[in-house]
Amino acid sequence: MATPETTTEVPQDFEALKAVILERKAQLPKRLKQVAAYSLDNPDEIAFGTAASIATSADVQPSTLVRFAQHFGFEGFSSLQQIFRARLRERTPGYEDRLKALSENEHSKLESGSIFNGFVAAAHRSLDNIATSVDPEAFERAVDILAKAETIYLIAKRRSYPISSYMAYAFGKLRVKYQLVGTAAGIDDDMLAMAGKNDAAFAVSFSPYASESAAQARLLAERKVPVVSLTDSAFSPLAESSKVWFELVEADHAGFRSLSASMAFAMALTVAIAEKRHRLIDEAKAE
Amino acid sequence: MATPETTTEVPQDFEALKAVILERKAQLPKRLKQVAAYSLDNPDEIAFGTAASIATSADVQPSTLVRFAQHFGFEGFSSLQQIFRARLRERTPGYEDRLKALSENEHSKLESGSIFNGFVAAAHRSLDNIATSVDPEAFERAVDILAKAETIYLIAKRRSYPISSYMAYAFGKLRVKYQLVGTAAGIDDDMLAMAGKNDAAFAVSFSPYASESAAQARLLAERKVPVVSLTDSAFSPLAESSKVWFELVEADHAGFRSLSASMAFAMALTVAIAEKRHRLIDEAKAE
DNA sequence: GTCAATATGGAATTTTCATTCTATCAGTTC
DNA sequence: GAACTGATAGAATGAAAATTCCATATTGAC
Repeated sequence: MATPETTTEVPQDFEALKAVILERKAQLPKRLKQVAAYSLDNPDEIAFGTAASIATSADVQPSTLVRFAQHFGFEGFSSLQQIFRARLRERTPGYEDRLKALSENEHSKLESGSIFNGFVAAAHRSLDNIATSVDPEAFERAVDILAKAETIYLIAKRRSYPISSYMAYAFGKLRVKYQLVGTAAGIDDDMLAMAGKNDAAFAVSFSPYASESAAQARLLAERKVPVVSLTDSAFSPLAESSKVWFELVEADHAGFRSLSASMAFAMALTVAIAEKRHRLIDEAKAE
Repeated sequence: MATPETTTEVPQDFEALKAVILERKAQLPKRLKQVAAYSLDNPDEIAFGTAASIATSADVQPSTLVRFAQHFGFEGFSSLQQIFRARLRERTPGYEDRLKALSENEHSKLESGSIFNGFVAAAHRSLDNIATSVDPEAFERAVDILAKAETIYLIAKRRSYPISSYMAYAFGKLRVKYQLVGTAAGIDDDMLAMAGKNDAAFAVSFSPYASESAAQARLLAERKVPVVSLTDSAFSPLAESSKVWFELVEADHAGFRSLSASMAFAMALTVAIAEKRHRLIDEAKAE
């Protein structure tokens, strides 16, 4: 066995590993130094390649990779590779620090505090995802469709309802005509019956999908009312009825999904629509 | 060999693959549909896992994964997996630049994009604040008061309404008795008239304060109904009627304040209450 | 209600891959 | 300049993983 008592600890994350490698790089033998340089220059290769393929492109023997890993206290090459893989899974740099900060704050001392921290962390994660998962051009198209609509119909049930109730509030403030569908059952369909092709709808539904929302969206789509939708999976029944749809996966804590990303999205959409609409009105006046 | 001449082309990148999967998802048999959903919902798992581990967590057989891959023209599971791996490689070459990327990302090229980025950034800022501005002990007390209540009255108007409408939804799921006050004007006061000192209320109000909310909170406080409140200033009229109150300043973009922090707070409070309540019930039963 | 076609589960097989072992080589010390 | 220490290459080994195959189950058509 190499070390019965571990003198230096085995790095557990990429940053730590990087630090150790840099620290000892100078004293490393030739081939190991070569591997060290390669691993820091091509971390993605290490993450995905096989020992053989990496060995070839780093111009060493596979066994050298194993020795390299063992040199830094890992059991073998595979366990070192895990570090490189984990690095790709954790998305943003800020996120790590935030989590660490959360786990060290006062809340973690108290029981309910961990629940509190959990939801804050989930919200952060959700927001980190949103920028990459929303296509800017689709967003632009959505704004366009909704800005041109006479009346915007907001469709949402259950968990999605807070989203559209916020939009309703904001539209009210911004003097954009809207109809909130989903409050009292029964009158919904009468409301939707008034929607024509000069109007548009925005539907929000997360799994488990409320069948009514999907049905209402379909109804509107059949009547040539353009539908924009927000959902959490490409498999949502909403997608097929929509001209533009967004997939937004919210992170969760203890099974309760965050609404932060959806909320931020809704706010952005609302304000963008209002802005575009006012511009359209101004342009119309100018002529 | 399966197809000497490729009738439909094999997707070469993640986006193409996603498109093909979505296109054919309806005609897919049960298990393959299951894999389709799993793969699009957990792309990272597919990238890193082994066929066996993925199969377990998607609840199918390893062979089903191979069949799935072949169904879309790949030689086997491994070549499909390459697509998922490539997706991770191409994403953001430099993680350090990630935060900067938000201000320089694709969104900012388009007009509506800057609005979008602005709201995401505001939400992040809000969440960063929340941990320091909420006192863990006060949170614990709030949970205690509300967990002991028979019925929880949720008071909110306008901008705060989405917050409590989420809580209402969650309380419903969690089997906690509640009354949402603020929907239709007029009947509110009748509802509140039924509140007794075994109940409790949670009020949310941000400036400009809805005078009704403050009045209703005062009314309840006079009748010895404990009130917990969430607001954005120590000067809020809600504060004086409340046993416990929280000050939560949301960051804003273009004058529109985020709701992310309040939302995260509401979720944490809701779940903490439900948990504590169930514990109290269990303890009562045990005696 | 029966048959055919297709889908599925699970074991068997084959391939691939990490690791270990041994011979060789280079550098260092006495 | 010989003997020793440590590094390296390359083949051998054994484990693990992907894939294939076959029996069974399910679905849909007639």
